[in-house]
Amino acid sequence: MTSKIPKPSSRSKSTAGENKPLSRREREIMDIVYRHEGVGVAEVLDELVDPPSYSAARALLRILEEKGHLSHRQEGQRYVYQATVPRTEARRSALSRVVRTFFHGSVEGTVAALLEDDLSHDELDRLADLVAAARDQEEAS
Amino acid sequence: MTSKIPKPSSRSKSTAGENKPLSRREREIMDIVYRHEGVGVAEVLDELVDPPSYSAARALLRILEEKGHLSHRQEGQRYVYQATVPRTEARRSALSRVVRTFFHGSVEGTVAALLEDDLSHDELDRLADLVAAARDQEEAS
DNA sequence: ATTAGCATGCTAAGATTTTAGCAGTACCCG
DNA sequence: CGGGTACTGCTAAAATCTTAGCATGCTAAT
Repeated sequence: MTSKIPKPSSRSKSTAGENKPLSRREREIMDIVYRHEGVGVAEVLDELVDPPSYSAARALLRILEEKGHLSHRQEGQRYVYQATVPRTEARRSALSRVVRTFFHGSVEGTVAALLEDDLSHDELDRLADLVAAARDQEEAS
Repeated sequence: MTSKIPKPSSRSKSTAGENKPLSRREREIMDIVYRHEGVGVAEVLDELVDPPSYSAARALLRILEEKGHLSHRQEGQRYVYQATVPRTEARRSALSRVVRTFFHGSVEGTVAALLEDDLSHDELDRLADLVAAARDQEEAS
């Protein structure tokens, strides 16, 4: 048996979108990044639950960048990090996960759950419009 | 400076709902558990991406139970695990997280994103009904 | 009754993740 | 000018998370 099992190394390099499961802290940070548009170390530290040291937070950000999930630009003196996967795409993916996991893939059920919140009259009106618009679009196709 | 900072220990014990951040694998498993209603080791192993050994999967389940996220009942010969936090509650919490993280807390925006999927005419009809019903309810209050 | 199949308990090592600390550089204020 | 403050780079140790392996018990089929 000369087979040597190549050992895929599983660490190709920074393509972000790939199948890189994030660790606990990493996910916490990505959430914060998506909540704001771009963040500095301070913001992250501020919003992290049970925040670690400044150094630790910075290390995580650096790692996330190495993995390709974040990119930074130097703004004045400090680094401002931003997600590489556009918000819109991340959204879709996150929503789809919830729909699949908790609602058996039913968009209808998901919306129903969303409607359990107390919404203002205006909001409900706009929602009605949205649905109507979607219906027209479907009709057209 | 005699202040002694009690150090909350942050590790009370198995109350599940508490602030226990799950690890990567733990979350993957919880997702599977919520997707099905109750699961055995086999199902988990089946759906886990890049599945580990049988033993590993079992170990994770046991840990999740110790932490209070799962409970098991013996069904015939095998264990069937189930989430301790009811589906409905977990849903709400997951949805709320997405809404907050990706939609600045706007339910409206979230629904809009959901409507980007291709929905059948019937589904859209039912959605319209749901919104109408919610509107009536709001009116009544 | 004996064997094969499957499921669980438990323990310990292997990998990753998470954190802190030290060092160096630019900037602002008195 | 200093002196203090705010950042980043890098490294190594601590803490967690993951995984595998071995022992044991129950069930059903031969």
